[in-house]
Formats: sequence, C-alpha cells, structure tokens
Amino acid sequence: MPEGHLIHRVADDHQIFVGATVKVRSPDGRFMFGAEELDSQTLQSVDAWGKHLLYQFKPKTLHIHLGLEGSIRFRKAHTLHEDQRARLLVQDERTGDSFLLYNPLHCELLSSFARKDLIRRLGPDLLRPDADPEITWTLMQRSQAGLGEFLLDQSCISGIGNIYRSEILFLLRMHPHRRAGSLTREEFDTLWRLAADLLEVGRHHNAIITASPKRLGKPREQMHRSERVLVYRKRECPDCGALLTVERIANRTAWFCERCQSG
DNA sequence: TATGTATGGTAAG
DNA sequence: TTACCCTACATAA
Repeated sequence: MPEGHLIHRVADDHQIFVGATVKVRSPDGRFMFGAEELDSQTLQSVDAWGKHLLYQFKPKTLHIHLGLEGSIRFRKAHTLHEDQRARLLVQDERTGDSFLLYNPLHCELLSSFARKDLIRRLGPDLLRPDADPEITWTLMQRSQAGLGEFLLDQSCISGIGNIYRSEILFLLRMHPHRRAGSLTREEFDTLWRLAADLLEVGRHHNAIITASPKRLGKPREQMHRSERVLVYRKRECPDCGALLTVERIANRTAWFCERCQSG
C-alpha cells in the first residue's frame, strides 16, 4: 500500500527502535542469512528515502522496499504471535516490542557503498527537509517526458506514486501529457509545494487524503475512503461532472479531466 | 468460487 | 515495451 507518505510514517514510528539491541529472525526462511548477520546488533538509525526504508546497523544497512504488496505490522511486547509467513521479525530486546515484514519487494543488506549508490540514484524526496528542488527543476527543464510520466520517475522526484500523480495533476489543473519541460519556474514551485503538502498530510493521517475537508464539511478523520481522493479511480470530474479520461501512462493507470486539466 | 485489478519495480526481449 | 512477481482485495457470478 505504499507511496512515500506511508514509508516516512513507518520511519517516524520506528524511531522507537533506534538505540535498541535487536533480535532478528526470518520466520519464512527467505532472509535467513541476513537475519543471522543482524541478530544482536544495535540499530543506529531509521531513515526513509522516497519509497525506501533504511535501517542502519554497523557496518551494513537493512534495505526494505515494500513494492506493491508489502506491509509492515507493529507488535506490542508479549503479544506472542509466531507468524511463519513473515519475511522478517525485528524485536527490541529492551521493551519486547517488535515489527514484522510481509511480502516485500526487497529485503536485503547493503554495504555502505551500495547504500550511497541507492540514494544517489533517487531524486529529491519531497518529505525530507534536506530535499533540493533545484535538482528536480533542472531535470524537469531537460525532460522530454510528459508530466504524468515525470512525476512517477523516482530518479527525478521521489515519493510520489500512482494515486498522488493523478490527484496532484488534477489539483494543479495540468494535463498529464503536457511536457514537463514546458513548466515555468512559478508553476514548478507551485507543484513542488503542493506535492510536499499533500504527502505531509498523508504522512500525518496515515492515508492519502487530497480532498478538502472544508468542501466536504467534515474533518479528515471522518472522511470515507471514497471521499478522500478526487479523481483516482473515479468516473466523473468532481468539478465539471464530465467523464474522466482513463489512460495508461508510464505503465500505470491515470485518471484526468480533459476539460478542467487543459493547461 | 471465479475473476480482475493493483498505492511498485525489475529484467528480459 | 512486455512479462513477471505471486498477495490482497473488491466485485461479479
């Protein structure tokens, strides 16, 4: 279920494990080698970069990417739950709290070189305070891609997934086939700020919410699933009522309104 | 119960 | 560009 907001939320939540000496196991046996290497080590830090989670040990880093199907569950101490389906179990030896990892795309150990290389390949992460928009701006000016394709390219800007893509472009009234390189600096700044704000809201609420609470007349917490987004998987434009265009862009389905997103 | 689809990414062709 | 990964869930039958 992960776009960047959720990965950062996990990293936030997992700060409680930093400094802990941990018990590490691989219940499904598919990460035995790595689990043995990390067992009884002390966790130095937990970081999110785009859709990647990095758990720093010495000298190696545990790299987790949830992909499309992965999930992470937190378990309070003493709620003993032997789940053989989990790829990874990490337990804080001080508190007994643990987390379990299921169906990840990646669960592997990285050398410090491989860690740097991974981060180098990623574009600026909207949710990181050190994110440098100038890098994305430069890439965008040179890009031949349409906006819909550009926003999903994690090497140009990281953290945005398929739901946020459609939602951001709708809110900006920008057509997904408009060339990324055609944006003015002002338009880019607006895009960057909007995307960062939306991801921050998602991180806070642990859910993708792009609809305005004011417009609906209820707080975000009370919004129904279908009310939280504007165009993703919808039939009609929430503004003009026209049928939305559904099209695969960069190998993923995109929803947009030809009438409202003309720019 | 069967079918279709997917909030992501990689690698083969 | 396409197949694949091979799970979870919603919807159709």
